[in-house]
Amino acid sequence: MSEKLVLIDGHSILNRTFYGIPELTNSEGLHTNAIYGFLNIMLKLLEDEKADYCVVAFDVKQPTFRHKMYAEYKGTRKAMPDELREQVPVMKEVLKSMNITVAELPGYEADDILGTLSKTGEAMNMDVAVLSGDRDLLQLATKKVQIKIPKTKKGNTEIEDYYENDVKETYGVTPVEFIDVKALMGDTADNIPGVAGVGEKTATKLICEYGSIENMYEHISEMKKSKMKESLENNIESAKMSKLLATIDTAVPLDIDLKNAKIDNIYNEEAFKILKRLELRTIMNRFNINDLNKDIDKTFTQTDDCDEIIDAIKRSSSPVGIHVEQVIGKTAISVTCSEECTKVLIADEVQLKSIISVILEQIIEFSVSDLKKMLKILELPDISHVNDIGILAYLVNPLKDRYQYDDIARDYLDITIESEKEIFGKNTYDEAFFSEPEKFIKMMGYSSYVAYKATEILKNKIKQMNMEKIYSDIELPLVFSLNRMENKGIKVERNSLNAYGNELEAQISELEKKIYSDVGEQFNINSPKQLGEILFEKMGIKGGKKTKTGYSTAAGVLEKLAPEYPVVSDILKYRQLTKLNSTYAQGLAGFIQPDERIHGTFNQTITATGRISSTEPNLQNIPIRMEIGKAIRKVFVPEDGCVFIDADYSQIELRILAHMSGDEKLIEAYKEEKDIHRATASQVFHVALDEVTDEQRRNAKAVNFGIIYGISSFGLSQDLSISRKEAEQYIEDYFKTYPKIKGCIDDFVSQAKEKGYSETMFGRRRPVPELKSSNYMQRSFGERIAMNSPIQGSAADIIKIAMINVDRRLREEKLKSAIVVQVHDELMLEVPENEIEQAQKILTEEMSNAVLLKVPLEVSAQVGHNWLEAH
DNA sequence: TGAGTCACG
DNA sequence: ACGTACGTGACTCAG
Repeated sequence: MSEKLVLIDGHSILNRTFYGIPELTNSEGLHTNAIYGFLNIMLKLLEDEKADYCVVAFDVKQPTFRHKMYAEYKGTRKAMPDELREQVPVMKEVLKSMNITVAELPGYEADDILGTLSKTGEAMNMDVAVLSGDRDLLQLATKKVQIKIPKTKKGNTEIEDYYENDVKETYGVTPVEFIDVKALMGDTADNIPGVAGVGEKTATKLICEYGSIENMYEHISEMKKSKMKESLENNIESAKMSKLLATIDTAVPLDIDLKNAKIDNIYNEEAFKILKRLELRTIMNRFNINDLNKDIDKTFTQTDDCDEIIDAIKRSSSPVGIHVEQVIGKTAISVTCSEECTKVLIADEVQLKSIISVILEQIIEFSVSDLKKMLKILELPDISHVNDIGILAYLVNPLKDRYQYDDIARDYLDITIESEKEIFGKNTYDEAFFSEPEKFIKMMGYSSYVAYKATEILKNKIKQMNMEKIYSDIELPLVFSLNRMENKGIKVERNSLNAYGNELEAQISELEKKIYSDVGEQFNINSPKQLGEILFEKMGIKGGKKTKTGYSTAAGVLEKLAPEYPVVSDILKYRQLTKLNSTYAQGLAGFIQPDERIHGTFNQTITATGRISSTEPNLQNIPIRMEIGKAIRKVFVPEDGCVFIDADYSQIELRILAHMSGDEKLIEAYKEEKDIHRATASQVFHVALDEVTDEQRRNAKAVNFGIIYGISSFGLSQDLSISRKEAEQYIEDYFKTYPKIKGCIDDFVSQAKEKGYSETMFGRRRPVPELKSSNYMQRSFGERIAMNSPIQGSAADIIKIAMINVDRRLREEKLKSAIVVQVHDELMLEVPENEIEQAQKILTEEMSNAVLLKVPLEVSAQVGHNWLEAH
């Protein structure tokens, strides 16, 4: 059987996938959609074709030899968008890493290279497949050379295959004749002039009859007189030149030996590393992870000798890497003290304690990959000689979605190691430990090794970035505070919650019946697809399409329809109730622990701006705005004999803007403790404070919010249901009133453009790669991010400082009161009744004084017997 | 798994 | 001529 050669037109396929696949970037903002699509097509093709050899050809950016012959050559191809351009070198890098031959030669088009190689391959008796989106390649088809053209049909990529006879069948001409057809009809994209007035139909007819342009001209005198004949006669030169241009050069002087293009070890270490950086997970799945890991071929030794570890720790000259896990009811600990020395111990209580006490008593600096997780396994006092490499890496770049040891190894050590998931699959630690203990040891070892190895690199980066204070004074102490908050948890009345759920369910089933009978049909109201069909097709409501998949049934759309169609209000009500039931009534119930409390997780390395986030469950989005939803808050209660004290900042973000901009009017308004939205309205609309109408105040409030979000006239007009013109006017008036605010947010944007990142008052950074995009939408988005991030981020910094200080003082003053939740600008304490006064004082003092701004930080605190009352 | 929707700041 | 307010997480449906 013949060997198989696959030839790929690099630019053509990249181009197709770039436009065919929605935008995709890695967390650094590098676009990856074309690469992703290319690799999918290529890898699938190589498998399907059982390819033995593969070459990918690229054009080199300059007029090619063929085109130079035509004197008037001008580039009429559209310039490649930046988002695609940046992918080309990366694509080549990926291919090279996969040992796939990349062919390019100055002066020649990819077509010519492919043509030459297809002839060479054929001459070597190979079966050849040429993949390209460009139909010009059809001229290369023979009995052994198949041209493959991907087509997108209903979102799926199908490939059309053409051998010589398929070309004849489809186009009515042979591949060789196809050149002449193209030459006659011309192609503006390829700068082939052709013959005026001759299109595809005529060209095909002529070539069918005469076989070639040359033969046609020999017999031109026999043609009947016509416009076409005249045109042919007038364009002899053009026709001949066109043929030269349209003919793919199959004799390019390539110094490629096809034998060297043998496919070998595509799925290797190097390629995997690059794909990891590109964050192309689905492609990475094609790799067999066990074949990789040549980078870090370490064997970690398991030991029973705890003294051996302690000795190594004492002797270590740099921060020790440590990792602990709970397994089979014991605590496994891995310690890395030097490049060569990583030891794993399945410790008993005595051993664990003796290791930890050495570290604590001798204040030995150490590093872990997830300190809060470690604190769940073994208690530590609040110390500062510990490092958390996850948090360090988050501060360096908060846009990543994970900061596990393998991610940090890839990003900062430039080594590829298996992730926890790749090592264990779906197995739990216990399962893995019994069946394959060596895997467990490996994971432990990697983790402490990376912590050891990455600490210095990351701390140096943080130092260079001037973020040492954020790290050591905010993020690191916060880990301990968050951990206490999680451990404390918040009490939930299970019975009340169930009663609430039952009440909701009763209302839901009633509404459901009503909706079905009104509509005259049973359907799934929760399915936007079905609901859209019922409303906009069956009932014929006008409201048009909005989403890719069908009709939009978002609340905003339905609310407009509700006055006219009563069913729609019922549907909205139904939505609200089912949301409350599934997410809150049922959802929260599943998180109540035997101690009657919910212990959620507060994540410190998730958000781009520096806020913390809350999961399992999310305690930061418990309803408050709508009346029915509020009731949920009543089931969050303090322990018997305790109360809640809840405090929140009033308009912290706008106050931060007042501070950062230094705008005198806004600062003055806050100093005088004015109703800020009223004051704004008074200034913007030039009316006395007490003459501001409700509408004016509402508008001013919307503008104030808009400023914080990164104002746009469109956004504001949507929010206020006014025209864009009017919104523009509001914004203009606003900036006239507060010129320094305008200056400040303009500055935020220009600084971010210059530096590539936004910065908070405390120096926390957020990269804004969107600002570099050539896409208007993307760039505008980047600008709004640049306006919002310093404000939202500074607010996040401030409440973090407040949390640490509140928490510290509560403990210093030996109170039993403790923080139970944080909701961005709100802190709630559970407080024994005899501590109310003192705790309230601490809470408001520490929140107000977390930082000294040019405006006061107003804090309002309330006492209550449930969360609703306290808020 | 992604899209749509909706809860919060 | 484009089409959006900033930041999150959970649930549901449908492929």
